[in-house]
Amino acid sequence: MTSTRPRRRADAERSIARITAAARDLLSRDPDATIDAIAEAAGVGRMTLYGHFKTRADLVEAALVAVLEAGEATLSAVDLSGDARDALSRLLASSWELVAESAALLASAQGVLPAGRIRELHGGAGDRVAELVRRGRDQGVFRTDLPVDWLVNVVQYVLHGAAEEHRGGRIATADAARIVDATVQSVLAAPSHNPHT
Amino acid sequence: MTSTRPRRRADAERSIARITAAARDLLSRDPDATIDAIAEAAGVGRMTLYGHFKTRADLVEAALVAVLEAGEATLSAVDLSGDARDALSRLLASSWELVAESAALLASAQGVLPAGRIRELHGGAGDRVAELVRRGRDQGVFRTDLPVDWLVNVVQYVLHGAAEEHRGGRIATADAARIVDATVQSVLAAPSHNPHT
DNA sequence: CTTATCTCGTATATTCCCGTACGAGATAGG
DNA sequence: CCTATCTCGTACGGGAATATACGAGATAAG
Repeated sequence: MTSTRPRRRADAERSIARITAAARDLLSRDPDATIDAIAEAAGVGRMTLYGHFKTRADLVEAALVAVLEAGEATLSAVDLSGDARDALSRLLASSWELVAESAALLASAQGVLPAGRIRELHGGAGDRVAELVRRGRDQGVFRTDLPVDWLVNVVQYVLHGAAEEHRGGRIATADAARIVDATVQSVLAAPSHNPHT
Repeated sequence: MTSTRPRRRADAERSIARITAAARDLLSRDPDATIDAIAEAAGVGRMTLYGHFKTRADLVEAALVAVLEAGEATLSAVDLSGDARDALSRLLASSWELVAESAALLASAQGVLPAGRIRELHGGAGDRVAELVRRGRDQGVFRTDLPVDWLVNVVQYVLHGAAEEHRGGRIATADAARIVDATVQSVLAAPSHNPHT
């Protein structure tokens, strides 16, 4: 992203930033949000938006890229060393809202962007969580009786569900982190004994 | 003003059954499935469909009612007595796909049907699962550190996710039941010790 | 200041889907 | 066999959303 854009004015840059922010915000809640609505939320005219994003798919992709980059930044800022359970707690605490949002946006993009493109963009995010899960297995603190991919997906689903419940006001912001952590830890934990069967 | 009895012919009955089945199938996967697509999947013409369901909301409601009735039938056929963990296993084994489908269809109906109508239809289904969770708590085998409503929702989310993974061919039919059971049991189980923190 | 760039309104074309109207042909059921 | 019922095609109108065309005015950058 360095250097020679022949000519892009500062206000244009600002408009683009506001549009992608609004797109992230609205598309996370309603996958079918109107371009009009996004433009209005961004505080720009519809035609301005079209000036920067030729088609709806372009806009969705831009929003997805933005949120995934933010997610990557957050993930890489978290200390993932030490006990995998503690690392997981730190990861969830600092990023559960963001990850949940990215999941919603991902679902938004599902039918608008080609599947290959999505997987390409999403690539790194899930891999990092998978890596953490694998490390926890090697430490003997995470379960080995279920596939890693499935466990990673369950984490996603729990986060998504928590975000939805939170938006609906059915769980408070203060409790959310604790609830998410307790739930996810239970799913990943290695069975301490043989509790049943 | 021809006041004729609503006497229905056998072939009409058959068409209706095929339409609702197709609606269940398509709407569970894509909430925005078109009426054309549903008619085509049902093997009937679009106008035939309109002959039985005047509006889209009618069709969605019919599909929702059908799947909820099937769910109710399945739930009441399962023996929910004895150890709550075993009861939960029996419930999941015999109905996890159905419950997942009902959840997906419920999401479809969100925004098409008035909220009151949905709650009215959905009434019993979730309550029974919640009741089972409460019973497990009283038995001391299910956790008490998280809200019942949250736990019920997590079960829904896990089932939904499993159905999606299964459709995408990422988990095999044979493994699905085991994976779902193991995951859900972990979430609901009362912590055997204080494993961490 | 000058210019290229950006903003943004109006108008219009297009596409998609819903729902209705009309009517001809097929079929169940007495 | 006769009739009410059902099937289903074509066609039309309404509405919503996407996307393009044209152009006038505002503004950042050199």
